[in-house]
Amino acid sequence: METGFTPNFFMVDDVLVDIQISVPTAQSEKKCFAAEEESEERCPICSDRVSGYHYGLLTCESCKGFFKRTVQKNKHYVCLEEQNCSINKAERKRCPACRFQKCLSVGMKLEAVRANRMRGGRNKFGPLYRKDRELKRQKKTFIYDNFINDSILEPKQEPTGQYIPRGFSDQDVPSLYNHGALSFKPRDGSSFEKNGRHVLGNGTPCDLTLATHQVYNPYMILPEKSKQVEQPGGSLPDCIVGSSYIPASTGEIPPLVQQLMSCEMEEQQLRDRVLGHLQQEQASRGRHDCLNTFSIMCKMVDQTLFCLVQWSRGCIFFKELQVEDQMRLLQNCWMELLMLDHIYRQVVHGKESSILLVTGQQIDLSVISSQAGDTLTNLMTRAQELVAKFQALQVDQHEMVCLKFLVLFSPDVKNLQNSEFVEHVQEMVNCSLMEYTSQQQHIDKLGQLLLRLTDIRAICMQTEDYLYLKHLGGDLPCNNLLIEMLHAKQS
DNA sequence: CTAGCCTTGAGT
DNA sequence: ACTCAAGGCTAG
Ligand SMILES: [Zn+2]
Ligand SMILES: [Zn+2]
Repeated sequence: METGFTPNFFMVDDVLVDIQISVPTAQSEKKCFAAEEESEERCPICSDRVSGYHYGLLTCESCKGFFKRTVQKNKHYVCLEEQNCSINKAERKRCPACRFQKCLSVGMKLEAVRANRMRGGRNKFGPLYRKDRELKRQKKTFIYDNFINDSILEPKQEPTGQYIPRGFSDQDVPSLYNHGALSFKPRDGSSFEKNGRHVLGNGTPCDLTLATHQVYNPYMILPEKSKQVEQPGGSLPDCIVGSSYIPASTGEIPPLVQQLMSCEMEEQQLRDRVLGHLQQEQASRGRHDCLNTFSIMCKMVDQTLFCLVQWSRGCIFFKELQVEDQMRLLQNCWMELLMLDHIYRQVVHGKESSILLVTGQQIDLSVISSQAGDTLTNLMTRAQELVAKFQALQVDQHEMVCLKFLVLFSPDVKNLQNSEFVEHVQEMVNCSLMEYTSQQQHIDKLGQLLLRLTDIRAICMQTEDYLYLKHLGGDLPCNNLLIEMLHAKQS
């Protein structure tokens, strides 16, 4: 194989494609036709030539290496711009932060990077690669047939819209100016999200305030009593107040699952604690010193984290661990635990158009997407997609609790003093969950649930990076557990 | 740090 | 024995 000619050919071709509008000259037509035989698909991250399947999908060699280095060494990058840097062959070196975000967005699998660093062999993605190849072959012949049959191809949408495209339009930004509170436009083009006053602006009355008198507020509802949630299918009359839940299984509940369930904190208790703390803080602040929405949300997360730590300390098995191991495990999975709780809260909430906060407040999704920045909106959308999947699975609280324990007892965490015990607990929980789910009608509910865990992990990683960036920008309230946890992951 | 090339090794 | 995605190595 000639090594000197081919790369140069692609280089030249790239430049032509990038800079010039393709005018179908006889020469370029010839090239296209010739290229069709090679049928080289492009790297979804940087558009370089693919070198095979890497970590879940077809990518180029450089993005493969980049993803490996990043995950193996647990690197965290920070974008110096607006987290929307374009990634292509020429610019991919410029911003590793955006490059890694793109890697995750297009679906590169964190779990395909081996913790043991074992070389060679095959992993569990073998079948996925085979299926993907099959799919591409079918698609190709489909396109080919269409081309032969009617030689006029409508410029239709890609049917493979599984992933959210990275480049969001900035259509939502102008709507911020109509809010009245923002009378200026940042001339440096910096986004509101970066400034930390992104959601509602600094001068707006606190829409999330917990003061007794509610200021004008188009969307916020503060329910004193929890609302009954009606489910169209009538299958989930779950109540967010108490411990009432309808098990998805009709049979026996495995003893271990029952024990795990008994460790759970009442949603009511959690809400009262977080809400109480926020109200107390607001009261000490005075009437005219309102925090912006983003800061309130941060404090809400912070307080939920406190409760999470407290929950873990009372958890069976976990409380037997040494404090060092407890810390390492929690530092590893806190975001995933928060996300699991959040997702289950939405499953119970059962409304597609709004989310239910830990405080019992509801926020309309349209409000979020119109007032939050792209990154946050994107994360929220993906979380909602997960909610839908969990709903479709008819997940119940027993299963969610098991998932929390599976995430918490992760033997892959580095420097554990008692990793055997951790692994053992994880196996036991896994067995109990298997037993529990096997009593149900779903074909492979356990498999489906575990698949969602990897989705959650990916979202959480992006959320952590997002929050860390906000922290570096000075946009998070100081001196709290949230920041401590964010720091713990930077190694 | 990057990215091209090299070595491994389970699955087939 | 072959495949081909993992990890490793090392100029630039
Ligand atoms: Zn690439
Ligand atoms: Zn960037």
